[in-house]
Amino acid sequence: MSNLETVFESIIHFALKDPRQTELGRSIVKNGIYMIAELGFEEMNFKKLGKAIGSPEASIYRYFENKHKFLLFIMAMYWGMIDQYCEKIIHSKNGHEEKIYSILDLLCSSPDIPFGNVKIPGEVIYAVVIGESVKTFMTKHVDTDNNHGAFRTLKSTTSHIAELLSEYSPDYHFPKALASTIIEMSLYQRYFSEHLPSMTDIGKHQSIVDDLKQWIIGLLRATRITPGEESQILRINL
Amino acid sequence: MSNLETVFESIIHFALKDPRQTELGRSIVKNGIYMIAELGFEEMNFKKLGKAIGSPEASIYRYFENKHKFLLFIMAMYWGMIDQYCEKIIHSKNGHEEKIYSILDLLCSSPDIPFGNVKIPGEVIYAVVIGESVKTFMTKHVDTDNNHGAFRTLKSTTSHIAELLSEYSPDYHFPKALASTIIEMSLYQRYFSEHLPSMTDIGKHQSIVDDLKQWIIGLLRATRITPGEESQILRINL
DNA sequence: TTGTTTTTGATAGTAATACTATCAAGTTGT
DNA sequence: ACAACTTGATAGTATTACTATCAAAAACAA
Repeated sequence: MSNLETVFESIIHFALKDPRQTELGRSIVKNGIYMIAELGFEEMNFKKLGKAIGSPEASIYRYFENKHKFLLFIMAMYWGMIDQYCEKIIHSKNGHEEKIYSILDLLCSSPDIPFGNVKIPGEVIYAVVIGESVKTFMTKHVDTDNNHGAFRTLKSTTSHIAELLSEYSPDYHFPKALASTIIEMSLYQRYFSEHLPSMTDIGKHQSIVDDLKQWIIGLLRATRITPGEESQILRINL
Repeated sequence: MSNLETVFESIIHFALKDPRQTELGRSIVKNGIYMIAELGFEEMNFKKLGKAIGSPEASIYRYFENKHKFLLFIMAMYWGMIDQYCEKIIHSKNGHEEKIYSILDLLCSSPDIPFGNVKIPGEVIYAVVIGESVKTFMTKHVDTDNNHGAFRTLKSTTSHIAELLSEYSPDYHFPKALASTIIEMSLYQRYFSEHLPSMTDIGKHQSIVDDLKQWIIGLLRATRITPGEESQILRINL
């Protein structure tokens, strides 16, 4: 896992100062993630966080320019780590289907993140990812954030999955759209299952994770239908 | 379209006072939507809106308790209108496939909204829906908002589409998940296409709308595969 | 028409948020 | 032992998201 080093290198510029290097920095990141998981992003702020870690607000601003960059940092770190696992899976000796299955396992689970000498529990960061990930890019300043590389790790994860889908179904026209759908929906359907259950069936047959996997695998079938098998609907109007 | 009346009845309690009844109310809603489309939800506020319509901030607060409820109102209105169109489609005499196709047309297009004696252009409200819809429910207070009926129209739209999918593919296990995916992804993929193009292939073969429809229709194929046709991948581990 | 109620405008004010600035004390490295 | 850097403590500012008050205007009712 020395490759995690490269992840940090590529995202560290979202911080003003490397938070892994100091007690305070690690405390900010770890407790910040916990606080967002608990209160949600809009109710969390640097003043509260300062109180929680026993440091003044101003000290936190020495590590992160603002709240939004803090979130960008965390999410870029998360997707960077996921992307590393993706690469590992892709470069393994397994067949395409095993690889796809491993990717699904990865997206539906939540590995811990080693951060300096502390560890951020998978469940905690996953809760943040589910509820706040979309807030990184659904803003009026997406484009500048994107130019600054904020979504590089998320996009890389998408590309890796899309490539795998392309190998699995070389004739499929929409591997990237399906890859981003799988990523986003593995989060959303879980969220729906908890807060707006009438918008999903996930978690109603089996456990959430098992339902999620089965549902996504079902979606993947769509990539593999040969032209002869096309259903009536395709002929309607396109 | 007198059924639009029922839509308003069911959402009007998100306002303190019916904004359709007065010049000021209509101006708030119309200009508010324009302003969110232009500046984004976080950069819009009632002070700016007041300035834009030549009324003091305080007057706007007489119609809407706060910014978030204003957004809830707009989105509930939008989905209410979409839901009306859905019902119309469902109760039509067409076959399932034609109905599904009409629904896709509906989700990928953007009808105008008649609001009192003014009209809100489809493209404007659609821009707001694409960028801000998720912000109505990705909050720490989803559950209370949900209890107050904030998402009734969105959930109803989902249910209608899910029912249609169930009729189309009676054996499919995840009609609701697929319905919510279609709804959310018809918005997201468009957004990606504009801001994070490496996360989608939509808009790269044909026009955005045509690609979107073709992609979604492809997803629907997956609901129709009989057990005998199941691909290898299903046998791996589930 | 007069009186009453409701709606708006104008203005002021408050608590909280998202920062920025300053300076002394402590800590680290040489 | 000195310089450089990091933190704590405190203070302050601009903006946001409201709330309160009161008078003018408009709507309506007798």
